[in-house]
Amino acid sequence: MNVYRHVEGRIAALLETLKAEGALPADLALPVVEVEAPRDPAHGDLATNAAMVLAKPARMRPRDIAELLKVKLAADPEIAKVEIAGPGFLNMTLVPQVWQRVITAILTEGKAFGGGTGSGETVNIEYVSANPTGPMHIGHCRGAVFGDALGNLLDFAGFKVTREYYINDAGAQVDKLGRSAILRYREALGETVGEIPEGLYPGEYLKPIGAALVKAHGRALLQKPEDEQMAIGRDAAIAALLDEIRSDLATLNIRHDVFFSERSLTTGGKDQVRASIAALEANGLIAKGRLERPKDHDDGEWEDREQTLFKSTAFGDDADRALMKSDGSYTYFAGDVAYHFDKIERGFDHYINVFGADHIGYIPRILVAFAALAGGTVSLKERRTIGGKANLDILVCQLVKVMRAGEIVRMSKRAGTFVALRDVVDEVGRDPVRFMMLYRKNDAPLDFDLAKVVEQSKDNPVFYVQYAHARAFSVFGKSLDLFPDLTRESAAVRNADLALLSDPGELQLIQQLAFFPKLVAGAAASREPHRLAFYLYDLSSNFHGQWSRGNDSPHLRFIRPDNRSVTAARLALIAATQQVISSGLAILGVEAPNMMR
RNA sequence: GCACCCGUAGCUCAGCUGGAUAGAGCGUUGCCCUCCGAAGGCAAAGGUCGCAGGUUCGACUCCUGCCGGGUGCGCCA
Repeated sequence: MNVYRHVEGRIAALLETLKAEGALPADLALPVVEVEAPRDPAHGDLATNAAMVLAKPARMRPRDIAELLKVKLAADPEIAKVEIAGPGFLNMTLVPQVWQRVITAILTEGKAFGGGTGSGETVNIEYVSANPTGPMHIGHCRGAVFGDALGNLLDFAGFKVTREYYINDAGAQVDKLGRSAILRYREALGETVGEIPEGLYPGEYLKPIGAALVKAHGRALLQKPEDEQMAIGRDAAIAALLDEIRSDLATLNIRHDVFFSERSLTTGGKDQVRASIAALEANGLIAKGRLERPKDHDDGEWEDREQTLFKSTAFGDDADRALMKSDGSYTYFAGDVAYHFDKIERGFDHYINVFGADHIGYIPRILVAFAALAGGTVSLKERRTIGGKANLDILVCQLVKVMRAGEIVRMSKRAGTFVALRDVVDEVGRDPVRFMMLYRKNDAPLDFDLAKVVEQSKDNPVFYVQYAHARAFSVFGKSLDLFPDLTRESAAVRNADLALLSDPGELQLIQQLAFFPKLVAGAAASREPHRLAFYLYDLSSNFHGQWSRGNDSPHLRFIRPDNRSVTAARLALIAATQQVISSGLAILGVEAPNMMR
């Protein structure tokens, strides 16, 4: 039940009628007509810009088209009033029954209300993908929550969602991790290792891994060649750290369907890197060439030589990108190209990558590689590929500035002062972390104040929304004293006479509930879960407001001891409100409690 | 140097893909509990939407150029 789509459909049908009758040009291509709730309630329930957007293609004056449409709309039994306003808006007031049907729909459809019909299109969303070289810290948190909520949102909107985590378990960094683990292993055997050398991982979290290696192998590893030691240490460390990352994510209720190993690209008898390079070569996108020395490149590793390049400039990238290092091994980028090649082979309709702001410079080459492999074009501006077998969107989460009571918490990996994700969740709780991470546009920077998010009222929208849900629940508890049969699921509530909901505050609440499906569709299409968080805040505000009007004016109270039928109707409204809050919070991954602690 | 993001009320930010008189929270000022949960509500004050052009019926929104702030740049991962 989507009132907006319903009315849009009516208007589209009426425009076809007008074409058939010759009032509009028969060959007129109908543009997208919007129906929306006007800001000013005096402008009716809904407004459409149909006459204005049609004016140009029809080569008619907006007011003339509006006049034609007004006559047709006025004849619609569901529309009580139509007015032409401003440059050509059509302001409509619907008969109350249309709005009342929304309540019925919410109570009937339950948690399915507002969801997509299910086109069955598949979407692969990759997020977190933190290197398995240490525990999760707060910097990973935003992308993790955002990706998870976006997955929920797309799922709710009707997509078939696969959530994926790319494990960087190949390359020099994890080799260093392996060497670091072996140091801890020797330490656990009683050696004095002293200061951890520059370039290795000094974190305490590798000590248990060293100890576990002792338990598994005793002193036997010391007899093996260094490379073999390193490999064993590396594999043990990756496995242990990945477990830790999974459990860190679990504290935030975040899960992935697929953990994709970088190393698996080139093991098990296949070489996706070679295959992807071959695919690019077939399109003439591989060349030998030299790269300019980058600005500010100060270390001594630079070597000017001819090498294998991906011609990403052909799609608008700043420079061509190297695929092989001077030692003959693949670059990180080559692996990532292969990973996307593999993804495309798995055949999804849409792909989404969630990136941290520290990787924005990497975005163009990924888009370009994807477009080259999927056969599309690139819009660097929109950070997406267009056309081809499938399209990729890259979404960016800006940095989180961690604060405590207004003071910036400085983080440094070297000094070991980074804030562990698990500590934050332990300190402030899962719900506030999730909600606050989503209570901001993803590509705007976010201040996260550890002191403020635990406050139970001020500056803390999550409690405000949860309180609305709990309050709705408590009304039902109270009403049972007076009307024991008016339970949430009862037919008496479900079939209440909704015509009794006539107070302006109640009607506003209903109209806002009716907006939920449109909001979900818009948020999903634009990949913006934060819209949901703001909507829920707004809805809660309306609900709290209606409650308080009952404090001042007893006849507006939800429970009317003297009037059973009005009480039943209002309970239906409350049940619907509670349902939408609950559905919305579920998408955000935040609990909808029946009682505040 | 180049790319991207941000610039909206004193502060922190929304603004539903171009709609009508630009909104909310905090802060400030003044109100509302013998009453369904005051963890709440109502009201007032507060604006050259960074600046200048352009596109059109119409711009906070799209385009161009400036000015400020942030992030990034590799044969690293």
